[in-house]
Amino acid sequence: MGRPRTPLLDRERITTTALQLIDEQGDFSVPQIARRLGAQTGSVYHHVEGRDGIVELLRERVAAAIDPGTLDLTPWDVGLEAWARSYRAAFAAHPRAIPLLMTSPVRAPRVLEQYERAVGLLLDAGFTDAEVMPLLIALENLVLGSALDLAAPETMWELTDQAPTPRLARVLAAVGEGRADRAFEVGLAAFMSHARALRERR
Amino acid sequence: MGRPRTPLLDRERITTTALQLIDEQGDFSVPQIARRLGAQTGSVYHHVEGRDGIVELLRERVAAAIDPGTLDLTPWDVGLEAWARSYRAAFAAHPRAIPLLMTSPVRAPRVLEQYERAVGLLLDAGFTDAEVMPLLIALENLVLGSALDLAAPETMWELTDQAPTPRLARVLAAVGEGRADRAFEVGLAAFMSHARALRERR
DNA sequence: CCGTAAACCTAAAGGCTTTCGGTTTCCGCA
DNA sequence: TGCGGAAACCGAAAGCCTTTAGGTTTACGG
Repeated sequence: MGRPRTPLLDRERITTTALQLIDEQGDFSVPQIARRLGAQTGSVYHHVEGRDGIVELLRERVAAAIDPGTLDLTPWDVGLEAWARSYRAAFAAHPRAIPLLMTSPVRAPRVLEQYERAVGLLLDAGFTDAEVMPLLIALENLVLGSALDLAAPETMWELTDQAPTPRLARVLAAVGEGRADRAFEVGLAAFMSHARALRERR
Repeated sequence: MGRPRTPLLDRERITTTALQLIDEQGDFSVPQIARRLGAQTGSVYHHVEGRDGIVELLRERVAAAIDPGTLDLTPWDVGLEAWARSYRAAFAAHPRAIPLLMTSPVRAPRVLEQYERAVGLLLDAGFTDAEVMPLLIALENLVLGSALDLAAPETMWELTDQAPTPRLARVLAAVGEGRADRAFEVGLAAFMSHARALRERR
């Protein structure tokens, strides 16, 4: 015992292990991480600000997959739409982590910078100061809401025989696989055309 | 000890107490509920299917506030929009419960019936079988996504000095209070006009 | 070469979820 | 009216979790 010759733990490995655990079993705990890395539970706390600190690291890790380059695309609506897709894809890569990350939005400097650029995109496109934030938050709601849907099992819409729902069953059969993706496309199309219309109007 | 002359616990009181605790402190635990009701922890398990069972009761309790009468309004788009507002208001009444309830959508028979009627609304309005479900899920995403926003503190957008975000700060100041409500209105308006356009097109 | 800081361990407190057997009360049925 | 089973609660305990605190060994800069 004592300090090992080669370190067992660091923030990077802790984050990776937590994400592995979440992908496998939908949740993680500090003792589980410690066991996988061959250390004792308490040692993890030397590298991380408690369990919540690990969740914050996960938020940053997942959000790092959002491609900032999308915001450089022109015209503005192409860039914004691509950014929204990339945003959602980052969360979709780890569906079981979504409930953990959803509780509070990502506010890491890295992500904040992207919001700054998204704001610039909309301002340069001609939207007013008062319009930009509601638009961006609405887009965020859309992305996060549909990401939440990804975390729900497909069987969630399994209909019990308690309540007769013939028409619901019919349209469910009609939509087939990829419900979540199709719903996101609908929501995104709605948002984009609304935003374009709003801009035309001035 | 033994069975008390007047019952201390029942599902109703357990649910109410859990919701009180959540409104006060953002979370609940079984021992806390037991203490408030003057019983022992273990006794709660005679009335409820574990902690998850209590969460499910909370889901039903909150969802019960969704007004099914909105779906009777005509024309179809007025009814659908009113339903979405009522849906969101039900969650907004207990913002701190939202992270707990979000994990999986409400699928109680009571709510399933409303979805059945919403499906009927859209079918009668002329939408095709394949269109209805993506529309409804997109609307659900919108409602839940913006409900999630309600759970986040206003200070969440507090800008650190680490990253310079001048334009973000400007549009944030421009939007003032009620960000979340305004964003929901934007998203809902976008959805409704997209749905109307989709219907006109046929 | 030495002292300080870093990395880990051991231990423990205190909370939570859940289960199980025991005790008292209630209620339907004979 | 009497009684037996079901209902409602208690007490206790197992096993998990988060977090803190102090002790031990290794690394590294001056």
